[in-house]
Amino acid sequence: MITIQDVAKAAGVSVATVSRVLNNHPSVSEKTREKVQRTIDQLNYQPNLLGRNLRRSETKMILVLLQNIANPFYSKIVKGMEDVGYKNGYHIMICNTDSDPIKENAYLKLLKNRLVDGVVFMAPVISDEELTEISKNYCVVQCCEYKEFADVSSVSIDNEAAAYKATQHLISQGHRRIGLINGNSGIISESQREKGYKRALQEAGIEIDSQLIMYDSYGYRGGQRAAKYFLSIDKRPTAIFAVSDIIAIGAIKEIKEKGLSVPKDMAVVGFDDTGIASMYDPPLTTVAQPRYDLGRVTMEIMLERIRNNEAESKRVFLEHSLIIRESTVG
Amino acid sequence: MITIQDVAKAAGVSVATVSRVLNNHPSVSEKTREKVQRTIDQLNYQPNLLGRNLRRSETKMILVLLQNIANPFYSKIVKGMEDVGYKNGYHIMICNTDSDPIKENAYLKLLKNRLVDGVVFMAPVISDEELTEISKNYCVVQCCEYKEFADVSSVSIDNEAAAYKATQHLISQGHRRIGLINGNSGIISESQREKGYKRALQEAGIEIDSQLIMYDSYGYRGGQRAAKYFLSIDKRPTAIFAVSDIIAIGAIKEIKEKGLSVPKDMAVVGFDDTGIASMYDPPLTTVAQPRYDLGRVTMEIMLERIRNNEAESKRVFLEHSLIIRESTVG
DNA sequence: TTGTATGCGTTATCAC
DNA sequence: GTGATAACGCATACAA
Repeated sequence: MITIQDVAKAAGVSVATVSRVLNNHPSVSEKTREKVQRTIDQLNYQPNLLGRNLRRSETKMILVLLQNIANPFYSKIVKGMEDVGYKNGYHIMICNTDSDPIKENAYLKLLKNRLVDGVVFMAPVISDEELTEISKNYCVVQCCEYKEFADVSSVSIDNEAAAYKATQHLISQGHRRIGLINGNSGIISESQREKGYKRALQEAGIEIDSQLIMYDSYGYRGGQRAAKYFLSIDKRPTAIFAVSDIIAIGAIKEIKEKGLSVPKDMAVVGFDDTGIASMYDPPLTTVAQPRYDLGRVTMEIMLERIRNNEAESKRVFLEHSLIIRESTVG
Repeated sequence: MITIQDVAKAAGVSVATVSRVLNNHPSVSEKTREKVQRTIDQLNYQPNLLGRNLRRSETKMILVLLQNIANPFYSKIVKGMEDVGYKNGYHIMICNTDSDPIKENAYLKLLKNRLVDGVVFMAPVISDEELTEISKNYCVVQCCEYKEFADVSSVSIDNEAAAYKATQHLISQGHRRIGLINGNSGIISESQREKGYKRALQEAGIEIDSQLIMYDSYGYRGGQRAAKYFLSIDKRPTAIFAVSDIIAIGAIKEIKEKGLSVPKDMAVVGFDDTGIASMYDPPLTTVAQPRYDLGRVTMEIMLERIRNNEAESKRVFLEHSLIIRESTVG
């Protein structure tokens, strides 16, 4: 392996000078710079960044912790992070926690062992206190989901307002009995979206019926189960608001299988505007999150924090929008 | 920051001994081991792996280069890699090349700069020769897609056989005019699947009609465009074999919009058995790749190669299966 | 403008 | 079984 020593020797300069050339240090004469650069090219020298990392005590690497990359919701967000990172010489490392505290903890070692310069939590399972504590010593940003009582920066949409808008849309279509299919994993968006749903009903003078609120796992099956239940009860709802597109699609599938039609017999709203929403039959009305920007802004805040460790934590909320498609309007 | 020096001092031993404890070296007396471990715990010492990495000249990190993680096809594969890596103390780093040679090249710097111990190519854009060259100096494995003439290990399914089986299934349903929607990005699976499609037709005594072979980008729109074309020609096909689920779904959407029914008027087969295949209406007949295992075996071969740099390159083919759903059978 | 020398935190070789 | 010490490859303070 060719090291900076070899280059120095071959070019007839000191390693310090080679290092300066590598790092574009201004105090190198044009002549030596050229000479060194030529030698670097000739030897096809590739600096060993392990040495640099140790010396500088940084890796230009950001850890992104998410539940599971298989979730199509994440891909564009990650893309946003990656693009910003790439432009600034940072790389990102995605790790699936499977919502397992043991795995999450194992990955946090990467931070404590200095292998990454910062960590983005997309669905922290760690406690608010621990998170705050970690943030004191390391660079941490939360994205989409966040711990309400942790003093750690976060980037997300206003989930309450988004759910409010989605529910209001159903009300505006004449629906009075509206079912909610919520997740059951205890993340903050769940309670926020439920709040928004309830506020919309209340403002429209519709009584909240706990029979119409279901909790299930995020996924196709969860949607099917919930829909099956809604179709089975006495005063069945005429519309459903599901907190994810996949849940919504599971619900639609179940409704269609019962020989009913969406939206005529049952309108359905999803959440996230993942690819499948526009492709499904019928295309799904859903809340679009600015996914790329969520990732972009998260990474920007991360880099800011890395550059200025004293930066105050902040909560950033980006704009969402309701995309109306044929699953709610005839 | 607490270093191994601090621990040594506090425990009244040398750094060598602390290092031995950290690495579970056998030649440490139980007494000292305990003493050192206690000090480590007390000080909450976290070894700085940058030092270790430099010293050992390894990072226990594997780079995975893929076109775009947004493609749902990848997620389970990556999971398989991650699980095997995790068990062996390795982490993986996923980077999107967007099929851009410049980006791919930039990421390969991670390899040359020693920041990763190996690289998995999921869709190499680099030439066969360059790939072979890199593989001489670094640990490289290809997954799913591979360069035919590169002397580099690969793990994939037998795409020719899979396409043959899919086409045969359509023939067995009585179809004689079968359209193929192929990708147009020049990856090896495309030509292999086209071969399999043609072989099935030939063996059934069906003439190959170049009018029935379309090339378009992987994606919903590509499927729509191709289906629109197939529906417009004189002797329209009665079945379509698409080389990806998303293409197939785009095609189905187009067919349904024309008021036709799947599979009655047009049967459709997809490829990959991504999540959407079973969720779509109608559920999609498709070729399932053993995605988790593809990732798992790829990583196993990678670790093998890392441990024994002299290992010969090999081509591994895993079993696929045709999953028959309602998009082809009434 | 350039070179010398030191240290980043760790592991591993060699003595004892 | 343990300690002293020399690397690993690089960046940088200081000297020249």
